[in-house]
Amino acid sequence: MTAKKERTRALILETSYTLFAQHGFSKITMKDICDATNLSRGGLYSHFSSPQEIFETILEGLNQKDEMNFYQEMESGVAANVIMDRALLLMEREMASPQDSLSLAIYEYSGSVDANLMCHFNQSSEQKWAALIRYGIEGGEFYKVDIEELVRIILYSYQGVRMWSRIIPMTPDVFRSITSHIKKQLYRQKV
Amino acid sequence: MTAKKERTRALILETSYTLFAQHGFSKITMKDICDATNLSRGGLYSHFSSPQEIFETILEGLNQKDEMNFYQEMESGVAANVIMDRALLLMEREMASPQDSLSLAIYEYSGSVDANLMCHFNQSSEQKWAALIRYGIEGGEFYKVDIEELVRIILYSYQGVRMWSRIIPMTPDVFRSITSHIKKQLYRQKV
DNA sequence: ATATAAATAGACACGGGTGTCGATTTTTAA
DNA sequence: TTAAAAATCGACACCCGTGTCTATTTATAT
Repeated sequence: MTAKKERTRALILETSYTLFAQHGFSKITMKDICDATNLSRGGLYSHFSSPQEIFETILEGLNQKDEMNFYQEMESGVAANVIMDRALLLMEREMASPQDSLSLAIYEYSGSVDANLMCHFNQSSEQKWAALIRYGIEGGEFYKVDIEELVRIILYSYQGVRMWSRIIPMTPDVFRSITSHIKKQLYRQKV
Repeated sequence: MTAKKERTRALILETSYTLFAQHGFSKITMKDICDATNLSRGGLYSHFSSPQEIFETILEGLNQKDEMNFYQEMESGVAANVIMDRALLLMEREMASPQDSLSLAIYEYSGSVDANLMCHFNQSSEQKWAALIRYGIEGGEFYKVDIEELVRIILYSYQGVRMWSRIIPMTPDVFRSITSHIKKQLYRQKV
């Protein structure tokens, strides 16, 4: 409500994001968040009443802003392979630092998660990539691939790598070989 | 040591496997395992002293037995696409029931997991699939694909799907589209 | 400046998991 | 069968996170 409350709320969300990204969902307690934010129990509880509530708020926030906005670039007439290159690079970056992403926390949370929220998240992501590929095909830049199939290969193979790269050390060439495969499927001219 | 102890130990491991597969790693307590096995605290603690120890023992056990033995079939001269078909089908089955696999638990456990154990697990899996693809190429059944690249696509895209299918409901056609993509990459004759 | 409301601190009792240890039961072997 | 050893039981004290509640501090508005 007030300015101060707003700032504290933002602090809690930011701090919790880091905690969830680093340690996953289950391990994080209200006490951890108290300690990390330097708030007392009372201070924290007046904003949120459980790690679950905090986590859901974070997820909703993520759902709002969309860091990779293909649509805008497509409308501006940017070449499909330029957009794709950039998007794949972003994916690689993300994979290289899995401890900054919520994927573990989301996965852990899956037991109690609101499936609708996740469904929507997933669908809008699939649609975005499908639109990009369709754009590339229509522009004659990409091969006429099975769009749905390739979207899934893209999303899930990166997802799988992101997961494993948290468990075992991975060299960038693993990420690159995924990217390379995708590009081979799409790009008519050699890369 | 004795027969009874051996049996109890096996019971603990089996029961815990189910618990970990269903609920992940972090949530499971020694008390849960006591309840599920109908052992008292003393009984359980005389075998294992933490969920972590139990989980590691389970992982080691999994590392021993290899349910998909390609090598044997390859030596028997079975056609590569027959082996591949069967293997992909197994993957699809596995994905359809993610609550039976330890993937969530392993992922959660990743903070404290023994990276060497996981590395070995992963490498032997990659090697196995690479050997199969090489076998198919040498036999003239498969296209001359980039083996390492395709192995990663196979392993990680299935992994990613397995993960998401725990979070959101997935129809079998998602699994099939992955399989379909792989077969297209490999099989010279239409499927 | 001061009254009012908002935000925070920190103590409290509670619940639940932990690890231990002596008593008890079951297994093993002579 | 019976004594020794092995395995299990279950109570106990302990620790830690929870959620609440009141006193106190800080912000807001007149």
